[in-house]
Amino acid sequence: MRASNIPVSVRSLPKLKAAMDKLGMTDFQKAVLLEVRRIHKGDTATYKRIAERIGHPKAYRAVGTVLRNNPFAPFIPCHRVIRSDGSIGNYSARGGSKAKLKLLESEGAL
DNA sequence: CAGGTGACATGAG
DNA sequence: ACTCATGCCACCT
Repeated sequence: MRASNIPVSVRSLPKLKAAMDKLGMTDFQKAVLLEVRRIHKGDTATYKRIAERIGHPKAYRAVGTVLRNNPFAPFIPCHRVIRSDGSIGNYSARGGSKAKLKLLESEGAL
């Protein structure tokens, strides 16, 4: 069973971690999601920044790979992660990058 | 074990 | 400012 195909709803951190383990996620995947979860409303971070913060400074591309299959949307605010050059980046959830932009605007991140 | 893939980054043209 | 090529990394098949 692949972790990427199981949508899960979790509100507390302990439950979130438990769910991650249950899904058999790697340490890297868990680290990425937990880091993204820390981004405050109205704020944004870059893929590169996330990679650096979890101790894999060159794995920024892999960060995108993890978010692409984010099983915890919208509990993990992955829409707050944008590209280093300031462009919006992609968004796999319904509505695509367009919806991503709208979310950021509604949160006051722009 | 050997390719292939992609919500990226960066530099060159 | 825009496009293209190359480098990177973790994960999948």
